[in-house]
Amino acid sequence: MANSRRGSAADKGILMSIRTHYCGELSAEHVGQTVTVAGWVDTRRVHSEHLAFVDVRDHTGVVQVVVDQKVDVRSEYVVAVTGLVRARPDGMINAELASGEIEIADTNVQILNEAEPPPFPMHDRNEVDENIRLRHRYVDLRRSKMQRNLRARAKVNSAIRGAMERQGFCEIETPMLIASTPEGARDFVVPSRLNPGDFYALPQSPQLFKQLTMVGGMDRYYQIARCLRDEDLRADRQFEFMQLDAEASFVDQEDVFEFISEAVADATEAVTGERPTDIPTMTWHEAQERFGSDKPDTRFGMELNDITDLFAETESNVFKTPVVKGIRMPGGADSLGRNAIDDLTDKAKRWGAKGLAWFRVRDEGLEGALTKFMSEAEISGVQERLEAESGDMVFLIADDRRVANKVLGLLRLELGKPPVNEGGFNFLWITDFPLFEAVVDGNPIPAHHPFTMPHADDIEMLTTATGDEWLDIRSQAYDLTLNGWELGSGSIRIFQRDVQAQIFELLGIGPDEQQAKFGFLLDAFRFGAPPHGGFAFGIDRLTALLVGEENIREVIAFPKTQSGSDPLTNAPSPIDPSQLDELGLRVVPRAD
RNA sequence: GGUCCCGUGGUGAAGUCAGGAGUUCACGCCGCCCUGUCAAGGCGGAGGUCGCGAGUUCAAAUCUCGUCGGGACCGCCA
Repeated sequence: MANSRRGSAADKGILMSIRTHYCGELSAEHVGQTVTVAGWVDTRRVHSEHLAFVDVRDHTGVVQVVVDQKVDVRSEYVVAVTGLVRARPDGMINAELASGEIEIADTNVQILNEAEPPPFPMHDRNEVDENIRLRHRYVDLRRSKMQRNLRARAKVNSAIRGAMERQGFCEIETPMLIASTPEGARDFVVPSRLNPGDFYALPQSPQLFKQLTMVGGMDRYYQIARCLRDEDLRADRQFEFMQLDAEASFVDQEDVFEFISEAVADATEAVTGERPTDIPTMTWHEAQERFGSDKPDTRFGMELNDITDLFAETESNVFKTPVVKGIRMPGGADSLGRNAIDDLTDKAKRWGAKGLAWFRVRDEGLEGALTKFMSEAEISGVQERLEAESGDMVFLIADDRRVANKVLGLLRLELGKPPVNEGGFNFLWITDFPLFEAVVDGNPIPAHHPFTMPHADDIEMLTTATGDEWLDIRSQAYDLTLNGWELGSGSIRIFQRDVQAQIFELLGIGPDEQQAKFGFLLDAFRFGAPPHGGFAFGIDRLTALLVGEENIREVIAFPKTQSGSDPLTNAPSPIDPSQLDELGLRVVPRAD
């Protein structure tokens, strides 16, 4: 076989050489062996026709090749080099290089393909405009960071598969062309040729299908699933993204935590070499009170303190509010100037606060515009309760509880959030999410999908709650967070028809609407649905954090820009009028 | 739908606030020299519609307006 392959290549005038080793694996133990490596020309150090050093690079690393004849190789030429591995002469060892103790000499260099100079440097000594990187993504992928990131991603996928298989999960593929449901995010839509005027939707997630597999007796389902949502893009959001999607029958919340924790622990270990220990849990309520967020970044302190009671008798109108909370920024008194504080005040207002109370902590006590409206007891109380020391900065928000938590939570991140690659990997389960996120005209609005099981202790409240009491009803919904990022969410699902009917009624979803939106799932539930629950987490986000990237585009081979285009393929693009005809579509001219 | 930042030879930056000849730096590219470099070195050279279009001005990379592209964020993402 090898002979015939050589023969056919030679027929085309190309001398094919079969690689014997990867560049990065060669070391002192190969000295004396004749080897062939193949790859791209990295840096060259050409002295003359009589001596040149060429670094040949493949995905494993680079190796120095000594060329003692005239060979015209340039950046990114594709070469195969055969030669003798020898120890470098004394004093010529490069400790920076894995293969730095050796070099390949007495070489025969075959140019397999020439290459134009790369559109940007292959080294990573400076940032390259992302648009240019994406336009030439095939070149960008050759760079060490993208090699590392994509290979880390492959490890994550592999580790997840291993963990799920080991735990008895069955991989099931669900369709990409499905019926549109008006819930949730905006659908991507695909016109039907056989039924002109009708459309498929691309799945936002396999949610309903995975529940059907539970009714179908599959017991434990998983899928590394592509999900599509036509919403605006962000650093942590692409149109298409990958999730580990899982669902299991006859399980409770703790079971779900266990098998998902196993998957993320395996994935983390595969990439970083360190396995996270037991993942702690925190209730949604505690996360809001301590961190002002449902995805708290627990890598740093600056927690929120409730000091409402200090102002029970206050004379100051600013603090005559349902809640007063504060955070302390260590050393902030000296690092934050007046402009920075004004900037923070603007932000606090944009986030919904009426204002931002701030105090510099000095040896003499608190300094700030509001101190003249505060009593001695209030001033000293703030300092004591926030454990503020000289040199610190203290910020207070006086408002209702929701606003105070939200604004201080965002302020805390603004002032203290560490870089993405610092502080280790702090996974955290957030439990007991509220079942409803708001009350509009006296009617509760669901926080998740309508199949989320209410908390067992709160089911009675479903019949008694009024007004804002709806917001106190907890659900068996939970999130997994990592260093302040939401990785994913899940819930125990409602499987009893009476509870489901009750929820639909509360949500004001009548029988017709139920049938239109979820008909097939409700039908399925009539035929014996087991208790079940599940989870899904984003693989792009997990991988990005594990490799220390703050942008998921860095762990996606061919991502879209923020405006949803692909500089490499120029998607999206118009289609041929005949295609429109076939689909029964007509494009409405843009109104300008 | 909105707020903010960016756009200068192939790449990265400085120049823009305070208008005065396409000026500068590093890398890369091309040529010559060079037998131990490793981000090789020396000498020489080429390469530009300062994203695009209007406007202001004697004069615009620089100021104004618009527009295109990229990025961060708000809205949105059950």
